[in-house]
Amino acid sequence: MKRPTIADVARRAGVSKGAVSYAMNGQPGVSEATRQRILAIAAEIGFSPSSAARALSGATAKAVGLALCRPARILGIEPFFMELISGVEAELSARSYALTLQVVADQDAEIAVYRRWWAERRVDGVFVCDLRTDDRRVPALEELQLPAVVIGGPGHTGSLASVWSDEAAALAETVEYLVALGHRRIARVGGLPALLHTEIRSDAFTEVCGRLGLDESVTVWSDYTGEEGARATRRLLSSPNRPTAVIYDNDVMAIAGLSVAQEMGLQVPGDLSIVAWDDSPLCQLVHPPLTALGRDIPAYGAHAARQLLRVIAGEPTGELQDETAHLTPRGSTAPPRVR
Amino acid sequence: MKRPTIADVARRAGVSKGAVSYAMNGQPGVSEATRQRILAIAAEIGFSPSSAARALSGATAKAVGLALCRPARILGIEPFFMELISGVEAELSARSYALTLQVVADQDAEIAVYRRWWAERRVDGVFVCDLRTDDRRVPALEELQLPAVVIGGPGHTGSLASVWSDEAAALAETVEYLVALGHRRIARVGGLPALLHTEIRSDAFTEVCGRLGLDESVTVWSDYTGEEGARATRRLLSSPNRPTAVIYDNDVMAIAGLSVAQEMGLQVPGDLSIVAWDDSPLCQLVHPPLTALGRDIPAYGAHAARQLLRVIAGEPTGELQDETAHLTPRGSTAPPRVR
DNA sequence: CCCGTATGCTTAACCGGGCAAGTAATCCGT
DNA sequence: ACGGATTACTTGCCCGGTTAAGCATACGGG
Repeated sequence: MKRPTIADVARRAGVSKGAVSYAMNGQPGVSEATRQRILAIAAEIGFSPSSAARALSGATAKAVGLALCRPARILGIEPFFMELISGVEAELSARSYALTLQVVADQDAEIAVYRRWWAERRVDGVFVCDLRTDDRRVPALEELQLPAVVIGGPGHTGSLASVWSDEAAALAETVEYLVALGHRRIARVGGLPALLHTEIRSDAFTEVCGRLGLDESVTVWSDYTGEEGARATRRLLSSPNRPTAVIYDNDVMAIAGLSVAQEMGLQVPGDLSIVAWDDSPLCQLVHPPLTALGRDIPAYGAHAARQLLRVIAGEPTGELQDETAHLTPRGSTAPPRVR
Repeated sequence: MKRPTIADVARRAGVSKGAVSYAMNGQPGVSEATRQRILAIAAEIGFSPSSAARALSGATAKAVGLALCRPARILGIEPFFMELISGVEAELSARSYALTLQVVADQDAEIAVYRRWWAERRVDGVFVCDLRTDDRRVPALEELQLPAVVIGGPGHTGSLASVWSDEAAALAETVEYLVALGHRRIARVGGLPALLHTEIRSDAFTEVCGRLGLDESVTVWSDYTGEEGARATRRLLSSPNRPTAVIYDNDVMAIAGLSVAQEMGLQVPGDLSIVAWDDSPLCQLVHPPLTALGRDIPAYGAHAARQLLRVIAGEPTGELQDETAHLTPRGSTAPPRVR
């Protein structure tokens, strides 16, 4: 069966397609009676205006893009992105915007995708994830004048709008909590050092450890995978003066770390306390359940989507601060056993 | 800066836009010299043809859709979908197709989305996930004549093309392996009973248990979440004649089950063997690492994408059988300790 | 009664490409 | 030298909407 066009509706209603257009878009120019008749016919034959034709005549594409720059294995294992996407999606579909997704290999490929999407008028705006300290995507997007919202920050976003969460505060809260429990040797297994949020957390860690006089604190970097998290943990726990608490930059590494600790015969939390960043349901599946820093990721995505639609509409926007992650203490943290 | 159109390229090249169109699409009608000049100018001013305009003049939208019908929490925790998406995406972007994603609440919403996408000419085809035994989406898509590929089966796909994996064989292999280890009381924690693949696995489980004379086998149903997996496990392990081995329909439930077993003081694998379906990296993070049924999910997605592009191209297609999941024995399975 | 204006619709141009048909110039064989 | 074929373009219409401008008809006020 042929998909109906505006002309089909017009013919059956005995009016011009201009009248149908006015009726469908709630614009003045047709009488209420005619409008109802047209809408009824449109519904009857299952007509919705072609998005392509709409996009062509000056209107917007009613679609936004999201490019993800992580290998499949990591994307799958990290609940963060899927939760973010579903939050973004909820907000977008409520305003009948579509989400176009692309997985890219690196920053250059990502910039090329943005350039193509914009030139092809496929999207009205894009999200930028995994902000780096000196991110080439920011100037590229500014040059293209492609509406964009950076998911991350604060700062380093140029003139682009952004949504961010105060990771420094969350980290400080965590360290203070561990210190209050009595820990003095606290280690951190960080994520990819090139990412801005890793740097922010690292700086915050250095700052708060300095402030609290913890001179044995140490950070090792990893890549969010379980393998690397396990390796980093083995290294930390094999050192002569091993830490009594470890903060992991994601939950996958924390679970791997827990596993390593148990395999090395250490009691968690007796010999080692563990805190995970990102409180996905995974944290409650393991034994003991992990103390974690969590926040509402779907809501974060929804805020980013709302922000992007605002940018697209030309409304003034800036940096929007989202909820700060809060610590949920569970069984993986306790005062250190005296040795 | 205004985004360049074909007319801008034509003007700067001193030719008509028809000539530019021929040059850009590799069609005969322009000399090689002119083609090169036009391509150079197009590249210089950053021109790519508007997808909307292309879609309008009879061509395809160069986009396909994927609607996911699961709540955010489950989508995030299940590595399956993200891996599937990245595989789909890899194949699509290689052929410069875009992927449009939408999260929906239920089957009716999903059908409405398909209907709208198709009427709006937003997509050239769609993927159908989580096939049910009597799926209303199949007749709806057939009626719309919207190109579609069902990810799942075999059977129950009407006239739609599909990609499937032999879950019955994988399940049989697993049960036979456990029986070879000496297990006689094997339980299964299944996924949502409304899903076709759950039914297929259940039937296969009943069949193979009957064939091998395991009359104490039992299946309980769950919903893929850790909470439900834990609850199901507690129920199983509290029964007077508790099983010595449990097969879980996904890895999240298996991990939750492992945790419950340990919490109840049972040794894994000594007192209880555990097998997980879906071998994500999570399985290797826990202690002991989980024996799991795995296969290459990104490749599965890529095959589905290739199949969909074939349907869109009007080529004959049918049911494509993908790799069967294979068992990777790890530390969570062993002969049952004699009681 | 006539003119100004509001209402309700139609007409036609336009968005940015694709493509069939038309045309001018060149080539080729005889 | 001439007719036919080929090459290398141009012209113009089409896709399916939006929207400014045009045009009847009705209404209301002086």
